[in-house]
Amino acid sequence: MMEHGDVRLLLNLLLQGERQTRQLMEASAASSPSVNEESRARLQQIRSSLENAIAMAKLISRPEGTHRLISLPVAASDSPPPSNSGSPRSESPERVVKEHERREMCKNKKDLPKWKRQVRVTTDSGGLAEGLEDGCSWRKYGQKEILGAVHPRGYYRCTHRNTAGCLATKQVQRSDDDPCVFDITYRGQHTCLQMLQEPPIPAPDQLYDTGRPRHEQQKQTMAFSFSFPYDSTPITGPSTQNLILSSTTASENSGYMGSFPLPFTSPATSNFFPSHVVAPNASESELTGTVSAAASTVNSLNINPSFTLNRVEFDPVFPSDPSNFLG
DNA sequence: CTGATTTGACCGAA
DNA sequence: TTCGGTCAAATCAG
Repeated sequence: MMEHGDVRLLLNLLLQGERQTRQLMEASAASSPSVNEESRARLQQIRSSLENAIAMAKLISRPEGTHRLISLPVAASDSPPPSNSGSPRSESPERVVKEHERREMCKNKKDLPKWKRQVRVTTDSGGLAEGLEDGCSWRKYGQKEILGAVHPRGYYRCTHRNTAGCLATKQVQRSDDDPCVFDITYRGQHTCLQMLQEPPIPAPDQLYDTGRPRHEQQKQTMAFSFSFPYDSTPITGPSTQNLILSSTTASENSGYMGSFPLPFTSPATSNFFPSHVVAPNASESELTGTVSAAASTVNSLNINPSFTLNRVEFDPVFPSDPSNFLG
């Protein structure tokens, strides 16, 4: 693992690159209107990638709590939880272990950093969804009606949770007051960064285990698809390939890069905004679709330019606000 | 067929 | 007991 000082150095370099890219963009926009859209888009891609790298570097550079890959306790043979008080779920040993893990998770959850963000969706202007993507892929695992809230709350966790033990989660809820505004609560830092450095190569017999229940198989294959594709099957689409692209091969896949400029973006990447936008007075079913689609929509350069996504507030509940690392 | 989403049930905290 | 958060089987979608 890198030293803290190394990461800061890396961060400085990234910031420098981002600044230069921005200047180049400004210069090209001001001096030569003839600069074609493609070139501008490329610049935007580079800048987006740099911004994400910066965000990642900031996360890594945190002095505490981000380097460790949180691993949940597994099937300790000598630690059977006390017999459950009649829960119909807790019969099998597997179930017992799951319950144990869940309790541990509840304990850990309180220690996780938490911060909020408000995002506004407007239907005017043609800006890019720049800066809104968090660069990680999310998977929806629940939705809940919240007392006193008009709109349901969506629950998302990092796609790499099972493969990298990444405990990052987020909650997305549409604001009661302004239907254009979404409240997003992040919890936990991403620890899945490690996947880029040490792609876990699963043993062949781990790739597909037909003896397991379907949902268990899914977890196994996900580990495969988001780490290192052994076969040529495009299991998760371009993003999977993108994830493993080295910097030298990225340019050869500009088609993919154009659509998926973020190394961590996956089909489940949540940018909160579908390529179509829901009108402020959209029905509840549309809202559900919105939040859901938002979790599935790959963003940024392919987003419908008729929508501008503005971050209207960043309200750090937790001091380690990832966007404010290192000032 | 595989991965993602939906949704009712379950659990712990308040 | 209520409510928020999570699980996981069923279902959907590509």
